[in-house]
Amino acid sequence: MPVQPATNIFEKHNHRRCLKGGMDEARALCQTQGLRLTPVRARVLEILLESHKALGAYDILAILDMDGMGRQPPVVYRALEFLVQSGLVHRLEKLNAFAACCHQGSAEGRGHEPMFLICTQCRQVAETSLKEVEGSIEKCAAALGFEVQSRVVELIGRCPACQGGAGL
Amino acid sequence: MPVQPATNIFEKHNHRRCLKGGMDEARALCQTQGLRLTPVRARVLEILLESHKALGAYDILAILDMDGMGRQPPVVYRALEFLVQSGLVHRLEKLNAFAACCHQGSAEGRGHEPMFLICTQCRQVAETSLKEVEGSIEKCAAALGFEVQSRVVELIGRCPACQGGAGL
DNA sequence: TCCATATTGTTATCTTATAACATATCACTT
DNA sequence: AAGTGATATGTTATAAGATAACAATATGGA
Ligand SMILES: [Zn+2]
Ligand SMILES: [Zn+2]
Ligand SMILES: [Zn+2]
Ligand SMILES: [Zn+2]
Repeated sequence: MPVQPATNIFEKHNHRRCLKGGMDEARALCQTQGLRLTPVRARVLEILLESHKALGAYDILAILDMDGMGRQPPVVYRALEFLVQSGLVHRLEKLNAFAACCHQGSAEGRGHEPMFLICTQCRQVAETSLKEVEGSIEKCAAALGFEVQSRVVELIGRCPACQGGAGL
Repeated sequence: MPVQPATNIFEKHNHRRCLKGGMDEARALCQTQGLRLTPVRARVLEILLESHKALGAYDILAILDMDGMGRQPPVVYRALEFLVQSGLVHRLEKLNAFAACCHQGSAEGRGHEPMFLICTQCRQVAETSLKEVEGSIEKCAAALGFEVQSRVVELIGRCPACQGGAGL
């Protein structure tokens, strides 16, 4: 599994590699884990991989509908549940939206704890690791006797490209 | 403004002080800021201060209704908007719920950046400062050229009291 | 008192998400 | 190849969370 250098998605980059790499990784993961990347699931992942923008479930559903792949909410929510559980997609709590994981072949692999940087203007989402922050977080929790099961860390602001303009 | 020692709300404590202190602080804040703590707003804050549990907007609305203070969603959402904006209440993104700020007279004062520890079992929410974590977070953002406007940091897990049982 | 502003009341609607159950598909055994 | 249990999808209905829009009222200063 080739370890790619971490891409800063806010910079110009070969996005076709994000898309292809993401799909390849997903197929490989499902292969090894005995999971089924069915047509709807694959298409939802593909839709999310087509940009680094957060999409709402109903945005995705509208596209599925155009593709003739279903128009009822459970279709998209079930696919998203599968993708989130297998770590291929992340849910953004602040936006009630979803974005494809873009840690392809990262050393950390799936199941990492991500931190998100969410641009309020263009809805692009960058994903970085919580590794560096995790230590101090854990210390706070320990001080209160709290047992951490999962973490939500989302930074809201403006990406480099959106900083020039009028501002939100 | 008396600086109280930070309370660990997961430990047994004199909760009446949380309630009274919270209301007193709110009145003082509104006084100095020229804000109006109207009956509905005060009641919503009081409802939230009565426990350290996160409450959904409709939970609060049901109580307001019993009090004869309104039964339409905008009533509670408008009060919550006011309270969140003035820093008296925080919104928990992971839960789509709200909890009173319990940093009464803290050195940091209002407008601090909070981090939350949310018990999935009893829905109690402890609030600590993001201060210690903020540095490393900011560094990640700077590395990507991202301009941070606000932060969502929520730790999901189990409080000390809920750790004994069967587990969620 | 009169006015501008802020707040509340009310109706309707929108967005996000899930429950429940019928049908179809898959993977595996016989 | 046919049977079988588990998994996945189709479909209807509804729950849960949030806001738009406008009318009515209260507040506080000129
Ligand atoms: Zn890309
Ligand atoms: Zn942007
Ligand atoms: Zn208390
Ligand atoms: Zn608890």
